[in-house]
Amino acid sequence: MNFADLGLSDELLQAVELAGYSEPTPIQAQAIPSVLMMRDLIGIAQTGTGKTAGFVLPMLDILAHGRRRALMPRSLILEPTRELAAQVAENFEKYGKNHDLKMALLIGGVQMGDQVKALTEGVDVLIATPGRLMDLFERGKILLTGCNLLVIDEADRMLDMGFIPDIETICAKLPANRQTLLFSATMPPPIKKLADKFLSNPKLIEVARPATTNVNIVQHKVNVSARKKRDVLRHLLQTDNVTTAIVFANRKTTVRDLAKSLKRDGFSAGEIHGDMDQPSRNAELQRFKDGDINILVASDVAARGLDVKGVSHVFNFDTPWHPDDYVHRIGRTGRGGATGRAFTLVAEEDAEAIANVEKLTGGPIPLFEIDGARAASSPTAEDQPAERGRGSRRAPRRGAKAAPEAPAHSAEAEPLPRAERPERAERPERAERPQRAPRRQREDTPVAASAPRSAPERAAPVAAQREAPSAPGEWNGPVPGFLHISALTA
DNA sequence: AAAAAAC
Repeated sequence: MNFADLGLSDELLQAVELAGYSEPTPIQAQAIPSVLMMRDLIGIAQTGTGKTAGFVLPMLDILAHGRRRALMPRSLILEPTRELAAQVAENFEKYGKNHDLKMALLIGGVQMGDQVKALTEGVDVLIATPGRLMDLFERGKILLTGCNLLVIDEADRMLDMGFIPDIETICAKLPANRQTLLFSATMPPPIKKLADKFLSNPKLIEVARPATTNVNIVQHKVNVSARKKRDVLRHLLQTDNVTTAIVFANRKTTVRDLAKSLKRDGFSAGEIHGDMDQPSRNAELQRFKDGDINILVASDVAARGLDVKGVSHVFNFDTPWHPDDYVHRIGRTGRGGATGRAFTLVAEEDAEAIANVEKLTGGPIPLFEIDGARAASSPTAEDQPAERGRGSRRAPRRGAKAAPEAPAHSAEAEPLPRAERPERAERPERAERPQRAPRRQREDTPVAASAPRSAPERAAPVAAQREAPSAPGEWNGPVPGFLHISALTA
């Protein structure tokens, strides 16, 4: 199966090929022909399955016919967060380079001037967050009567964020005779109701069961006292072959403090949360995407849908209160068929949350034991990682040097109960693993044909990156990575 | 308990 079999135009196929993709993902293969046939669609899909290109590509060909009119956008895509909206806009630009289509991105936090100007001149595609769209609508800057293609993306997130009344209001302003596509990772009753009300005879596509996690993500939890979380995080960042990581925390204040602390310790870290102004949010995200920083500390603004290539690790500094968010957070890694690793730091205060997560994901998350982390109730100065104070704080050691092998914790010694045993016996020793130059795999929505582009040299700590498969679904088996169990007490 | 989204 390739893109040419799906009924897309030649100019679109050319743009797709130019972007480096040859083979559609399952959701693209199923969605694109139906969308081209103007059918309504419900797509139940995890992020990272290529769902964005699943609607962007056919939309471009549909919109290629017909012409735009002032104030009357021809299509509308609703996104829950500004970052997601911007990301979809990037997709339109990338794949629409051979089309003469105009797009407007309507999000808050930025000046209205350019948005109003674009609307006045006429656009084919409107990509919007609900707040700014409603605002501009009430100011009389938009007429939705000519908008006969609607995409509601991340519907379950819209629900969580209380956007459903806005969505209903917006839907009511669109012509009844339109095509509607709805995407959601889960189908809670209110979303089902919304679909029943606003879609007609939709084709249902489901590529991943809701509330299950990607098999390409190896998950662990680490028991730790609240005051040792930073030490354990630093330790894992230095010892688990981390190339690019997102660290999630539950509170914006935690995000801020943690990012500051990591930077002070010489990590190449940035932050993103909703208290930052939009230009700063954009800048931090761009630095992360460009590889100028390799650790992004984030609130749940970045939990869903955010598509950054080659994220090797997700760390939950706190366990999310809402178990669904766990699935979304760890879904930032293991994307497009690559393998990823997710660690959740569990303190007493996280106990209830992690129980809920495990109930949702259907079983206990394997415990990853770090000596010293559990004994943290009596922390002393010796509990610090050995290299602290010895080396430069500005340039932490690479993982390979972070901590010595602890013989007492070799795979053979003190076997743990089966359920709690980290999978490490089959992992090769670190010394045997080649140090590879850091790089970032391009794995955007469609499938990367080959040839990952190189990213700029990353700041420390950067260790070898795991090999990612060249095509989606082509999983290379268990993560060929390496779990370095060593003592925090050196 | 938090976060997100309009001004």
